[in-house]
Amino acid sequence: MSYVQVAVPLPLHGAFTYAVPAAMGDLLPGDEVRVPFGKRTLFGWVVGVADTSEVESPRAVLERGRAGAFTADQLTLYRFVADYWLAPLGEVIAAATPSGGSSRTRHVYVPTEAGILVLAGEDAAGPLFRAEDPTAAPRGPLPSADVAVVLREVVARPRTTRAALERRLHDEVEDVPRALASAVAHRWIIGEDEEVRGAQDLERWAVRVGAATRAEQPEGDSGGGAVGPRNAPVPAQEEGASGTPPESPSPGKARRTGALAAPVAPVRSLESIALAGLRTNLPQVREALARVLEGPCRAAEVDAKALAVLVRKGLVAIEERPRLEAWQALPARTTPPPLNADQEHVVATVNGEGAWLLHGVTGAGKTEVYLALAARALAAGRQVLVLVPEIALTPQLLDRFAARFGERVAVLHSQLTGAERLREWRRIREGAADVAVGARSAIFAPFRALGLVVVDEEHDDSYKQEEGVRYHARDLAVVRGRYAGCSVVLGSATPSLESWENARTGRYHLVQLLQRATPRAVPTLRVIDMRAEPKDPPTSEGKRPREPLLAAPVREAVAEALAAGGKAILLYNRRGYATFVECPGCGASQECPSCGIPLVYHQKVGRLDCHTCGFHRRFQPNCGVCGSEVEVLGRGTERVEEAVAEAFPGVPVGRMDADTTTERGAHARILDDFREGRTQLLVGTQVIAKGHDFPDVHVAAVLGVDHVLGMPDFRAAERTFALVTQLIGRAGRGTVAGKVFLQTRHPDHPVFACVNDMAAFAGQEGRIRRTLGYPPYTRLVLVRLEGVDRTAALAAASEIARLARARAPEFAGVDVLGPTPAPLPRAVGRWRFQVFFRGRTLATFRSFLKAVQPEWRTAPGVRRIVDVDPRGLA
DNA sequence: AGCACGCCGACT
DNA sequence: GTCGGCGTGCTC
Repeated sequence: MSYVQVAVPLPLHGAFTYAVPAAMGDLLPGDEVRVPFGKRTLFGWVVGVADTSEVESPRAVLERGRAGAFTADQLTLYRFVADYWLAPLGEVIAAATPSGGSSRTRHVYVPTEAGILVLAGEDAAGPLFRAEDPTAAPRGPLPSADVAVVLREVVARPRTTRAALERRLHDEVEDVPRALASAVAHRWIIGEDEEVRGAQDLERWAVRVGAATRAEQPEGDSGGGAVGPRNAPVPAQEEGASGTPPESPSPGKARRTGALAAPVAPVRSLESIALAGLRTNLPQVREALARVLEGPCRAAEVDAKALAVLVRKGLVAIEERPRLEAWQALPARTTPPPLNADQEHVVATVNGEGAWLLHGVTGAGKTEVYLALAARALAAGRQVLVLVPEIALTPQLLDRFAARFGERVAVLHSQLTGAERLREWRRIREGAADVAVGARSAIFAPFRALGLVVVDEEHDDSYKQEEGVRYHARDLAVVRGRYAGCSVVLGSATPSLESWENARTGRYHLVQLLQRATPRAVPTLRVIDMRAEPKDPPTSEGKRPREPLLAAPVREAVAEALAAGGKAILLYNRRGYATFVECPGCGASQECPSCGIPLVYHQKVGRLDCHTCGFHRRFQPNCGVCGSEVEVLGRGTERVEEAVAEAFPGVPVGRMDADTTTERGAHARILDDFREGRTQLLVGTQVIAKGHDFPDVHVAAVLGVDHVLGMPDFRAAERTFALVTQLIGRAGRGTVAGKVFLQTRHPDHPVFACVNDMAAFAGQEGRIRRTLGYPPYTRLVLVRLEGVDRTAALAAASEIARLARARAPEFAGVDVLGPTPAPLPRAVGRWRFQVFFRGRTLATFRSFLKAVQPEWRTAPGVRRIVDVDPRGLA
């Protein structure tokens, strides 16, 4: 008899033992299986195999699932994540495997007839929850208000998941899970497992009939041009040549619809087709034909009517092909430029196993170094993984890799659909792609023989997963590189203090690129004391004198830049128009009912929004309590945009923040407009400082640097340093020295004295961190307890702190801080308390955590979040 | 996370 | 006297 250890995607630590029926054959780690679990059946993953069982009478595996969902190497990585970030193994596997876990079912809720009837009675009875007229409603128990809301939502949108309900109803219903459970208990709704079918993810392509399409004719076979499978067995054929037309290419899984039955026409030129009697001179049709003759194109790219004509005439066929990103159609075209001496040195130094911190100033050519190292790894027959913070924000790096390595590049990021992600994953596993460029979760890409891992902008906080399994992709990259025995390169102009310290102590090797590849005049930095700036006079909307949004020197510099044909970047780290709304009559302020924080006024949409939970209500210009006209106070990017438009009339202004970038492609549009000069001023939040390189930026200003500096977080100075240093790297061009301004009320803050000097900043900030006992000199673990019931949440936090304090004396250098209310004491209707554990040496700290963790009990109604190496203190 | 088992208030 | 509330504990 053989047994398997199975990890299930539930918040349960450890794996469960099941017996393998003899008829099932061998199961191996990485195989997916269906197992009975309590009353349910679940998909899980085999993580171990044994001949004997510790468990008395294990239940049997029901069914095999997908074999080889992950390799033994990947499992090793998953185990590391589970162990280090204190997460259940099954949840790690679910998070690391594409399409949100390979248990291809999701739990959805559907209304029962009883549910629909009881709701109908509810509606008939009006808004009250007791029907006054006994004949009006079907008999039976009536739902409470919360249950009715949940029921109504499920009736309105059947097959909705628990997560979707929680997301949509948290404003309305205090305890969604409870209401849901109650509705289920009443059999008003039932839950069922729904098979999640991967979308087909095909798109329609127009292909000329009867000829090898040009894109499939290899051009020197350097990986060029290939749209779709490259092994189409179609010889290149001269136009208008032979009378024995080749088989139409039906590459791979492409299905042919449309002109399948059309006679295969000899290949003809556009002219000959016209001669042969396509009796149209409609320009759309000719244009469409010309387009298709150039090579296959997406059906959506040509006029639909014209295409239909061509299909009807049998000249063009429609094929469905797997959807590819546009860049994947790019040929590998760029040839490596010669590296300068510094770059050569780095490329020569980075070799073999280990981690290198590549500290390279903006414009020093880090990307060429990555490309050269990648080419070397590929030449050695190994694969390359490149992590970037967010692909939408830094398309340049992806473009450069795609241009150098063409279709060998896979892309992985969170905006992909499940099917897209699965496709890229498969290309990697099957070896069709041997370079992956991706965001955080790409660290789990199924490469078999990694030769290089690159983490670009390694200091970026988006590498830290902030929900579920809270891993850090940069730290995991170093681990994965060690397992693979390859080089890991962490690149940044402003390295994190953690990495800097690791380089100082020799855990990482430090390599530097401190000269720009193309020299540029050094930008000037001016710190402006806003306390000394003349105030704006009171206006109708702001009744008191206010600090100006733009200090006079900034305004002058921007005007000068515009006059010289240059551009300016204005950064303000607050969204919306006004950050709070207050009634001058009675003092009432508008707060989020779930979070208790001020609602932000968004003028464009006429709404008050909570930036924490998404609650919103319509903006009313008059106070709901006393009727006075409300005052909108504090400023955001919308207001900055307006002020800038007033100050520089006629100058086109772009704005980039979370509100203007919700649609796919919006990032690129706003950035392209600015790059190409259709806008000359760019206003935005921190996103505008990330990784973009624009020509002719003469002026860059942080209008409210104190918003970054004043965050309740020990890393506030580090974030400010990184932000300002990155901005300095982007200002100026050629001989025109850029001007950088910081508007602050704390001009003497020490961070401003060492901006652009990493070593100086690291020395100064390091001393502060060491004194205060903060990372990188200590390790932190944050445990946060959240509950609708404030007392219960606090009690749970106190209990965890008590248990930990009882054990802490056994472990040297470990202490326990808290409980304290979280910096955001209430969010999404839940009160939040937290406890910090701090350790001075990793090994002792780990054993302390292993000792206390099993003692934690889950209190009802209280959610526990464990965050190892938290990025923020919230 | 589910789901069952197990003790206290308002209804047939 | 039961139905049903939710507190506690287990799932191989």
